[in-house]
Amino acid sequence: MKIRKEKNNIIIEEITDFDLEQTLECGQCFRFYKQEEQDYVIVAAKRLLHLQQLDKKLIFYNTSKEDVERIWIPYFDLKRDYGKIKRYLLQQDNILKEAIEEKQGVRILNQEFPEVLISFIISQNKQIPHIKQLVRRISERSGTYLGEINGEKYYSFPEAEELAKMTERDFREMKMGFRAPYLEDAAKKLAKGNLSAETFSGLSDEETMNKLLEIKGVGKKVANCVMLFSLGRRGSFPIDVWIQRIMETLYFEGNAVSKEKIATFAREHYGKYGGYAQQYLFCFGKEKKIGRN
DNA sequence: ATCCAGGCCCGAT
DNA sequence: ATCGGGCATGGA
Repeated sequence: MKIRKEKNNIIIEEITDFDLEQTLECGQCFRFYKQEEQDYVIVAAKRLLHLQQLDKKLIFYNTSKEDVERIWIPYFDLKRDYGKIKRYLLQQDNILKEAIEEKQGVRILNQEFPEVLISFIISQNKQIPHIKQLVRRISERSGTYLGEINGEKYYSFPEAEELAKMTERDFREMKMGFRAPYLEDAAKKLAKGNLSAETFSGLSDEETMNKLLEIKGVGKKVANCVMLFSLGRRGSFPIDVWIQRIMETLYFEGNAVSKEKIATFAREHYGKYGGYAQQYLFCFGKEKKIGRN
């Protein structure tokens, strides 16, 4: 992985196991805006990024080497050896082979805890384009203006203090529907300062899960997403209707299996790499519409 | 139109 | 412990 500066842009070359589109478009993140093929605007970490991938080359437009090294390389998880992860998973079973080959460039982003928590509370009973719209609405309402790219204005995801000013009523006005009281509860807890990423350092996965479940509107699925996408708990295996159907099809001969049983199976089968397995399966299975009809 | 969406809450077994 | 109805909103 070589980093160099060219005019106002930073370029990383010889990237492996990474595909920008696959990584962004697989439902782990909601603040990306496609400009062209493999060319995206991304809002994260209170920053605006214009990023393009050309084969094994990443072009970070109008940013500094320092930001790329301190913010974006960790965000895109570029220092992690995904070759090792894939070899481990394929050693476990061959059923993952096609998914991993097809979605070889998926990486798990390291996103900020408050944004992931709020976003996945919103995500229940909604489709991804609509989730994106609602997260953007919250950002435009009380985030910070970050700049304009190709004529579009972008706003950061709000700080906890800003979120805490919003009431159930405000969330309803923003068309969050029945999630409004859940969002108010989460926002209040975030702002009180007893709920942040640091809250969970030192806690086991089980303790972390139980603490997250105390938040209204957070069940196991949302909690697992928060753990996987913002707390670095890479063994977490979120089970939604998609992954349930995919697992039933690939591992249980198409028979109905409860989410509980799938969770146990995943834990025993994939262990600490469950999260990666889930992402490969989810991205692949959703695109192939595995198990639908 | 009706149906349903990366679920969760709540009340009934 | 497990099951099913209801839930706001908007797109197919």
